[in-house]
Amino acid sequence: MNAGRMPMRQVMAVLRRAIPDVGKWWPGESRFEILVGAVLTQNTTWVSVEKALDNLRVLGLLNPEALRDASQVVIGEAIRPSGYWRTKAEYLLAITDWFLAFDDSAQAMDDAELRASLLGVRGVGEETADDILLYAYGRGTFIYDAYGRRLLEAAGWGEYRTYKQARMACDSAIRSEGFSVEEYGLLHGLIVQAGKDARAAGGWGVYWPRIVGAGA
DNA sequence: AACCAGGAGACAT
DNA sequence: ATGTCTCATGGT
Repeated sequence: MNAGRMPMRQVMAVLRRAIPDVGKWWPGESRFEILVGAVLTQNTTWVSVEKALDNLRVLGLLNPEALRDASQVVIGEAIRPSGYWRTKAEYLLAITDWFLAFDDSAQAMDDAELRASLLGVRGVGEETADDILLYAYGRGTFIYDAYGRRLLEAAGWGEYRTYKQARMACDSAIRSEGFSVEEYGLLHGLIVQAGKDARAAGGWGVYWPRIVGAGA
C-alpha cells in the first residue's frame, strides 16, 4: 500500500518552496539551553517558552551549575509563563543533573545509547529525547510530534499508532534517502512552521494540496 | 468561552 | 500494550 507516499526529499522540496526561510530554527546559545527549551516547550507554544527562558537568563540560571543549586520554587516562579511550573521545575532539575553527569561522555555514545540515556531522565519522553538528540547533539533523527503526524498523513505516509512505529518507518526511509543532520534539523523546522500555516489556512486538507500544486 | 499549544507520567484496563 | 487523567498558562 502507501501508493501515495511521497518521498521525504520531495516533501521537503514542497515545504521549502512554500516556506522560504525558517531561519536558525531552534534558537539556543548553548547546548544546555537547548535542553532546557526542550523541556519547557512540552505542550506549550514557543512564545511562552521564550518568556520563561528570558526570566531564567535574567536570574543567571541558564547554566547547569546555577540551575542545579536553585530551589524548585525559584525556578517555578521564573518558568511560570510556560505552564506546568511545578512539574517542569522538577523536570529541569532532573535534566540538569543528567547534563552535569553525562554531557562530557555523550560524544562517545552512539545514537541509541544516548537516546536510552536521555529516556531514563524524568520528564524526558520520546519526543523531548529526539529534540535533544537532533538539536543539542547533532544526531540525525526524525521528530514525530503532532505536526509531523499531520504532515505525514497529508503527504500520503498513512497513520502510525505509536511514536516508535512512526519513528522507525520515517527514520529508515529518510536515512535511505541520505539526509544530512542539517537537513533533518531543517525538515523539522519546516514541518512546524508549515503546521502553523496550515492551521491558519484552514487545515492540512486545503493547505497541502495548495502548496503541492504551487510548484506543479 | 471552549479549545489548543513544538508532552510526560501515573494508573487502570 | 492501549486509553484516560492530570498538570498550568496564554493566546485565539
